[in-house]
Amino acid sequence: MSQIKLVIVDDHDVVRKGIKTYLMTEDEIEVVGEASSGDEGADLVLKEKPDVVLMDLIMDNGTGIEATERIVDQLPDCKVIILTSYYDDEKVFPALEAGAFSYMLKTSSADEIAEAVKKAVNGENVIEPKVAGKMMTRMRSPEKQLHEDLTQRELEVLICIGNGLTNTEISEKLFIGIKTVKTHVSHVLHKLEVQDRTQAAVYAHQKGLMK
Amino acid sequence: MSQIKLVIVDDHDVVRKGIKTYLMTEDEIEVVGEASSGDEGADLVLKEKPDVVLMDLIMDNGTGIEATERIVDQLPDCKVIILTSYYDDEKVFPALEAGAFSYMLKTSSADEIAEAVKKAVNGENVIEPKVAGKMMTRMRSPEKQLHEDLTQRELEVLICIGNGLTNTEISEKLFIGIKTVKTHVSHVLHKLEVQDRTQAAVYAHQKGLMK
DNA sequence: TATGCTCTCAGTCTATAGTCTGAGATATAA
DNA sequence: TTATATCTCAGACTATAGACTGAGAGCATA
Repeated sequence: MSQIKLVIVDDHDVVRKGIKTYLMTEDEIEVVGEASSGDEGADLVLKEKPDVVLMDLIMDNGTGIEATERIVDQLPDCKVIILTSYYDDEKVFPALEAGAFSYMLKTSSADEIAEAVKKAVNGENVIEPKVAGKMMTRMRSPEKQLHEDLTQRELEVLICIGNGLTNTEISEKLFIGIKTVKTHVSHVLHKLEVQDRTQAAVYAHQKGLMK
Repeated sequence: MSQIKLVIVDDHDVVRKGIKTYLMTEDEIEVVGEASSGDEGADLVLKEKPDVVLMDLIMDNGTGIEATERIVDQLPDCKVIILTSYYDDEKVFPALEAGAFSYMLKTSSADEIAEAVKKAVNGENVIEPKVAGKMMTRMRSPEKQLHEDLTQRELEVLICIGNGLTNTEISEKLFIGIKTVKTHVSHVLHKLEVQDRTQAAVYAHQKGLMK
C-alpha cells in the first residue's frame, strides 16, 4: 500500500513538531502539510486531499469543529482524527457530530497516535477510553442536552441571563418589551428544568454556552 | 559552559516527545528527565536537580502550580518555565506567584522554547506577549481580586449562590436564618460590585471560584 | 480597656422576578 | 386549509430578592 498522506492542524508548534518528528520514523506515513488554525487547516486539506487529518479543537481562527465539518462535507473519504486536550461533553459530542472519525487525547503516546492514523485508513475508529466512556453513558441514557430545545430567541435570552443582565436590560438589548422578556425567561427556566435565572446562568456557564 | 540540564513535566506525550526531539539538535541542552504529572514532576526535579524545568499547568496528579511551589521552595536556583495552553488570569497569576520564572504558551515555536530555556539559565525571564499584556494591565491598575475582601462566611455564601441556591436553601444549608443570609448576600454583592445574585454567580464561575 | 472585625438576627420597605392565562401576528409544513 | 411553532405583548398576582438601619455577641489586638 502507498504512503498515508497526513495533514496536521494544531496551533501548538511543539505538538506539530513532535508528531511530525516522530512520524518521520514511520515509513507508511508522510506528513504533507501543517496548519495552525482551523480556517487555514481546512483550506490546506481541501487542496492537499490527504488520507488523514490530525485536528486540534481549540485554535485562533476557526475551531476544529468548523474545519472538520468543512472537510467531511467536501472530502467524505478523508478521515479526521481529533487530537485535543479536552474530553468534556461540550467538546466531544459536537466534534463527533461534525464527522470526526477518531477522537484522541494529547495524553496519548506518539505510538498510539501513529496507530490511530494507520487504523483510520483501514476504516477503524479509535476512541479514547475516557471519551468512549462518555459515549457509552450517553448511549445508555440518551441524556438530551436540555438547551437543544431552546428556540433561537430563548437562547439569546439565556446568554443575556448568563451575562447577568436583568429583564429590563435584556428588553433594551433585544428591543422587545419586558413582558416578552419575562415570557422567554419563563420558557427558558422550564426547558432547562431550573427554578430561577441564577440557576439558568449557572447552566449556561457550565454547558459552555457563553461567549 | 556546561550543558543545561532540563526536565520536562507535561501529561501530553506528544508535547514531551516534540520538545525532546527538537532539543536533541540543541547541543547546549540535555533532557535529563520527563514526568507526566505534577507530583511525579516535583519528585523528579528534586532528585535530578536540573537547571531548568518546562512545566505544564493542567495535569492529572498535582497541578503545575503546586509542583512549581515545591520546586521553587526546595531548589531556589532551579528555573521553572511554565509551558501551557492557557493565558487567562486564573492560571497566569497563581503560576507567577508560585515562583514561575518564565511563562510560555504552547503556540510558541520550538525555537522560542529553546531560546527561553537558554535565557533562563542566564537569568533572563521570557514572558509571552499575551501574558505580558495581562501583567501590564494588572500593574497599571493593580486590579485587586474583589473576592479577596470576602470573609470566609461570605465566600461560602457566594459559592452557594454560584450553585444556584436560593436564600432559603442557603439558610438551611448553613444552618443560619434567612435574615442572616440576606445580610451576607448584600455584603457579597457590594464587595463584588455587582447588582444581583445572578451577576455574583457569573463572577464566581468566571473567576474559577466554583468547586 | 478600647477598637475593630465577624457573624448573627430583626424590621421595614421597594424592586425585581416569576407564574399563569390569554391572545394576535407570522411563517411553515402537512 | 389546518395545524404547529415562534415571537410578540397584556394583566394580575405571588414570591423572592435586596436595601437600609440597627443591634447584640464573640474574638482578637493595640
